[in-house]
Amino acid sequence: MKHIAIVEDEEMVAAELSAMLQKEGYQVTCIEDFSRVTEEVLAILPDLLLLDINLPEKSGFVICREIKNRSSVPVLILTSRDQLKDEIAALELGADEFITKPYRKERLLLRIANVLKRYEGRNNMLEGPGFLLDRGTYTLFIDGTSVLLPKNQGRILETLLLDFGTVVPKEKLCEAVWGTSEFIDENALQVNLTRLKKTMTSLPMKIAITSERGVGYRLEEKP
Amino acid sequence: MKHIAIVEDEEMVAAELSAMLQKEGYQVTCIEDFSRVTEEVLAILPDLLLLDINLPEKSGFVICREIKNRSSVPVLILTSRDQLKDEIAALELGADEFITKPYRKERLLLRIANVLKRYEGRNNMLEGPGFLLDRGTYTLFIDGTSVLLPKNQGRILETLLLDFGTVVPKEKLCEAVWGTSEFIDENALQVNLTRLKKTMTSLPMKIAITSERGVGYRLEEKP
DNA sequence: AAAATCCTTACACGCACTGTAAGTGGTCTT
DNA sequence: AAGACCACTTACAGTGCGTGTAAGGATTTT
Repeated sequence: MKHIAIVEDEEMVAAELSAMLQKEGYQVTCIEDFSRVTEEVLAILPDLLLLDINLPEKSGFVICREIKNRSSVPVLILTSRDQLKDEIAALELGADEFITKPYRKERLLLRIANVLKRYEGRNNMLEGPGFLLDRGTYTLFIDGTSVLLPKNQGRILETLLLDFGTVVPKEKLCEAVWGTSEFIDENALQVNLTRLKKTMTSLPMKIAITSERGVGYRLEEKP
Repeated sequence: MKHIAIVEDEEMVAAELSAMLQKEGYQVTCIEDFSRVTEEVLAILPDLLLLDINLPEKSGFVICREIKNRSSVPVLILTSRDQLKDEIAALELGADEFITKPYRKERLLLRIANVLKRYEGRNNMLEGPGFLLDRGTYTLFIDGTSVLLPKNQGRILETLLLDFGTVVPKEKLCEAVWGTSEFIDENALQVNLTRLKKTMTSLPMKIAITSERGVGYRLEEKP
């Protein structure tokens, strides 16, 4: 069953939405602590977020960006203002849909189903500049094709990608690959890093791995 | 560069759209033979199709369904009628977006970018009941997780899925797995089929393989 | 120049996938 | 009912890819 989170400050509307979605067979959670929306959503990790723009504590736009920066939960923006400016802002922030109140029940349900369908299979995918990485099998989707990474290379890329742009210490990488290994053989890590770099150069990737002497490695956009 | 196909009978509108999209950096193809829209789209296989509803020869709805049945090209419906009924019909036919004329330039461009982004990585994916199959690596996405199929099992499932519901002769399966093999060892195929069945029973799949004595195999929904 | 760190390359081990082969069970024909 | 045919299962051995080890070269730091 798909899980939908609702962030809406008008209680009447929230209740109505909740009832409607539950009748459709969704599991629904209403978030009511508007000061901790982002944290709660990231904790719940729903299949979809229904997000109102006009909130008491913080703008829905800000929340949308925060969530999109730290996860890939699809977001459907709800708003009473029918302004193109809002829609542009929302979609540029990474929102997946935009619906104006008053909404028609059928339209809303269709849009929800549409977004959920689009996200099918994208559940445990990591998004990088110009590519996607499936965390289950370490399949790399890039430029219309797909490549299967060896497990170790996949785990390394995954770990670097989760901390994109910042230096990741070698111990963390070792832990990610071998699981809190006691005897961290830094040479083994080194070899696997070389291998990953090699497979990456054979692909049209926009990122590269750089090393920070004595500390660890970093993933960043190619110059 | 992303390739967009336009199907629009009002020449003025088509030219305007084409110019606008090209200025944005898309490759654009206008389809003008309205009696062969489906065939041309399937031949071109664009990254996105802009489809008008009111066409001289055939309804855009019909075209949308035909295309969706035979490919996974994303479709963005353009219409001058702003009727909820149309929108519901369109989305139920598998259309990915729905925009009413007169459109605002920014809104249209955003929606296009949005759909293209959603389809990232879904280029060579096959869609089955409740799952997706990547044709490059034979990664199976089901129920929020992903599993990597062995190459042979993947090829068999791929071939069966392309002819879902109909019987696939054993020769065709052999060809798909070993490539027009002269000495088709039907036993080898048999063993690989058994293996595929086994991995499928270990997954929450809604389909099953049945055998047609003396002919071949068929993929169908579980009873 | 020496030391430390990073990188490359080659080699051998192991595991998963594969085809072969032999044997079982079911189904159709006569 | 019996035999022929086809579908299925299982076990085994070969192969290839991914892996860690090890040794040596390259680059930066002291």
